[in-house]
Amino acid sequence: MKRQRAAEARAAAAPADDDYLLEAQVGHRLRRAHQRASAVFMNRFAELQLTPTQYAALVKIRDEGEVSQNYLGRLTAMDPATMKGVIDRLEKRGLIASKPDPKDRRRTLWRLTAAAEKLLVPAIEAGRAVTEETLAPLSPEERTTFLDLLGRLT
Amino acid sequence: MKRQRAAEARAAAAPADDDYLLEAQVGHRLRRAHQRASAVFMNRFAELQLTPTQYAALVKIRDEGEVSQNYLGRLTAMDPATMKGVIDRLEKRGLIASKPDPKDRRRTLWRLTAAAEKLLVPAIEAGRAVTEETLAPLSPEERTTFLDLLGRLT
DNA sequence: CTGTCTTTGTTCGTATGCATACAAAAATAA
DNA sequence: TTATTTTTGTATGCATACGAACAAAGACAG
Repeated sequence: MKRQRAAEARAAAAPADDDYLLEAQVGHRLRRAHQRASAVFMNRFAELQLTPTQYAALVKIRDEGEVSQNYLGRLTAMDPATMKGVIDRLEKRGLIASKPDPKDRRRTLWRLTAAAEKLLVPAIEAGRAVTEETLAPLSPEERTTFLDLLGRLT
Repeated sequence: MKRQRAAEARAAAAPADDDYLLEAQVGHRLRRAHQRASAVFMNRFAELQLTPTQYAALVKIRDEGEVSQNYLGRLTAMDPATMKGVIDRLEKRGLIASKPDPKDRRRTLWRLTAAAEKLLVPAIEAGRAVTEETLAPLSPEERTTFLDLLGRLT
């Protein structure tokens, strides 16, 4: 019935709440698109047993060589509290190892292990497939446009 | 140093892993954009004390009148397990109330309380502000394009 | 050089988000 | 009608995600 009577009752008010559709809100659409992208990721990474954040951390450590925990969090857009959990699980799996920073006693420097270097070869291949599959509904031109606009929302 | 030597060592391989940038992946960008949209939401809804999913549930119940838990989950794109937590917290706050479905003994029908109807007036206003602020970096034409492409990724 | 501010990392609490497993009820097929 | 399948809701476990509070160490202003 969609609240027909209520709609008529406050037809004079502006803006009316009846033209407010959850499905039209950018936050809701971002949440759903992110959900779908995560689902695609988890499918493609099921064998490798990596989550999106774990994968992001590994890729960034690979790029940087040795990084502190907080800095890695900034590189991957993760809260320090979130980063700690990701680091703990990666270390427990033997994918990263640490040493104290000789120049700053607060810091711990993290690096990839040989196991992680090996894992990253099929992982990055899977990563490319995730991006491809996630963007599949869009044409090449649309993908470029979308990624540009999406990047500007950050 | 960005792994210069490693890059040269496998320059023949295709595709090389060195052109793989985390920041260029759609999943990563979606995660960041969703993070920012959530932050904007939490700021605007700080006084109302509503999370994005709680708000989505309330708006959808308002649209539908009376809904079962599972159906509400489908309307708001929430897992049954996730939906349960959201429902529990909304009920504890007295924003929703339930009654058994007379036609299906498995179901519980949920509706808004008077407190929720009252809360939704400023809440929807805040919701509009969230969408506006989140899309602020884009021009009107770009917003239309972006929302269209984003909607097609679901 | 000393007091203040900032950075780094940790811990706790709350809230998604989903896989998995399960029981009760309903719908459907045989 | 009976047997099978599906739907609904619940419960548990793991993994983000972030606010808040905190201690240790470093940076910096006076």
